Amino acid sequence: MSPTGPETPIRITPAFFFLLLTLVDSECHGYAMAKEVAERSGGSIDLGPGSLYWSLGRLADAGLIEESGGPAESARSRRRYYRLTGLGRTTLRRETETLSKVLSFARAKRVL
Amino acid sequence: MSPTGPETPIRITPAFFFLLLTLVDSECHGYAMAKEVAERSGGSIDLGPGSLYWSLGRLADAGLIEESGGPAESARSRRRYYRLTGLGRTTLRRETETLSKVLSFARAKRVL
DNA sequence: CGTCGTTACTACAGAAACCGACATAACAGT
DNA sequence: ACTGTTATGTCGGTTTCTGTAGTAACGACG
Repeated sequence: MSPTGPETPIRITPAFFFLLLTLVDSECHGYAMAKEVAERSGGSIDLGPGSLYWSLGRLADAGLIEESGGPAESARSRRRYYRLTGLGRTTLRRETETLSKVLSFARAKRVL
Repeated sequence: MSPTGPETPIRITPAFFFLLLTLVDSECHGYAMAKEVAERSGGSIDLGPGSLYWSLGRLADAGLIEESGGPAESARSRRRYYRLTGLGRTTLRRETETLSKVLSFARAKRVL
């Protein structure tokens, strides 16, 4: 039925990767994540609403993030907070290792 | 000042990135590139003919790679060799730098 | 209170990226 | 000549991603 396993159900693109990273040490809502991603990537990843919320939905579908109640500030706020799941954390760590390998390969080829 | 081409900017996907990477220190033909990409990415990027030649076409359109005569071994070979252009090299370097930023961001967050 | 500016999310149409299946062609071994 | 492997081309469809436009809550001001 379901091919259970450690394989990633989605391909981790830079955008996904950055989004996951913003959630490592604090839960956050979409808009703020997009801002941090843009800042952190030096503007090279600039997510519009379409990409942003589609990505979040996809990550949630894949079980890498989940909605959290958030700091319950004002009850009627439109904000939706997300946090990393265990799977998300594991995936992120594995992806980071892969990335690290790719990067050292690139360095070996003297790209930088 | 673009006498040599109205190169359309292109978004560097993982597949594109790996393809460019295979051309850094040696020109290569499509089929061999696909094999190296598959190996290099741990199988997560497995390009069939459709994706492969579409990608190469797209990279060539964008002026990041160009056809080269190749090792001119057998004249009748069907192989088509590609090499990086200056723009391609620059782009690859920039992408790698972004990747590097991502990684240091990850390290700062203590993912590893 | 009303309207303005900012924050924050939703919905959707369309483009870009990707893939599988099939077709073709050179070539090497038998 | 036949067969298998290498290598590329093309076509049709699906999935993935993006921009645009719109909605909704909120704070500040007069």
